[in-house]
Amino acid sequence: MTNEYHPVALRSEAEMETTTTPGALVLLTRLSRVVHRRSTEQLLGMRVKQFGTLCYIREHGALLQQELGESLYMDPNNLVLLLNDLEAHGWIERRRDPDDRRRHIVGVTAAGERAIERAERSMESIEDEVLSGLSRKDRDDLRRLLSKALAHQATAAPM
Amino acid sequence: MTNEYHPVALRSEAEMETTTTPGALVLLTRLSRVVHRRSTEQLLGMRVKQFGTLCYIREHGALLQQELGESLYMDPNNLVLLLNDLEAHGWIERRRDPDDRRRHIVGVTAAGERAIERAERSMESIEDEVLSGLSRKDRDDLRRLLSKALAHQATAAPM
DNA sequence: CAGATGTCAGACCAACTGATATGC
DNA sequence: CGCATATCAGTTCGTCTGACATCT
Repeated sequence: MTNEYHPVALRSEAEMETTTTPGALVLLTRLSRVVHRRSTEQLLGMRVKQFGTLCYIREHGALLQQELGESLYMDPNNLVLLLNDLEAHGWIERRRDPDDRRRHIVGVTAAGERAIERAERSMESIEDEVLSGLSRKDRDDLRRLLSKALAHQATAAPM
Repeated sequence: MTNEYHPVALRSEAEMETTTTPGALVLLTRLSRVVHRRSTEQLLGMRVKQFGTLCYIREHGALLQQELGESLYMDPNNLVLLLNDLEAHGWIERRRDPDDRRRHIVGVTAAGERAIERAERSMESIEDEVLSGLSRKDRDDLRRLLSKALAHQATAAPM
């Protein structure tokens, strides 16, 4: 924790010419923050996290609670609370797995589908704002790249 | 909150064929979570949020605390605590703005630069893992697209 | 004085830790 | 019995709200 003083600790404007551009991950988290700020509960009708979870369940159909936690990088403890909430809203349903009655199979209900669709419309308009600097093709490329990165994550991520 | 029961509330595997792909923003937040999970304080030598903030200050040179808050979509209250912490580590420095002595000019110190560089190396290896599914060109494209989106944000975001 | 900037203390919310219940 | 799955209670962390000090 050596904080030796430096007469020109703060760099001048001129030095800024050679500005270091941040890595992709820094930009990613930065933009993600923008999204979180804009996606208010009032707009979506639910929390961003809830929306993300619902989307994932819908994407992959009914799935085990355990798989869900691993895929969304959420620890099981936390997931339970989230699912409790979603279930209380009637958006998901938990059923016992007949093959192994310790497990729960989670699926989106009809009401959940409708809630997702409503939230999706708001999400689209937020996307229009957040990605306003990107062309139609740029946005497609972005989605493709993110999707590709996430697909590899699923195989390479031991948690 | 109508949670009418539905005999086939959970969709079958067959129906999953027509899976709806999630929007770019959902993928973005999902991948962002992966990054947060992997970027432990132990690896970086600091919190992700601290790193992101330091990077931003370095990118833009010495800047006003207020500008910083707006750019990073952080509320001023929260920013103060974060900056206190960074200053306690000797990574940044706050100076009174001579033109308006209410304001603080924030800049990265020499020690801060070194801390950033150390963290950056860890960040790169995390990037290698998180973006392992992307080619060199893909990663460049991704960074370019994120950067472009953020640049427009700065102009179009009234907060 | 009013308005702007930054600071801090207390409330609030989201996430993690550990202990428990149930079924394999 | 040991292991896996899910659940909950308590703690901890990060963020937000409101009050305050300083300066223009």
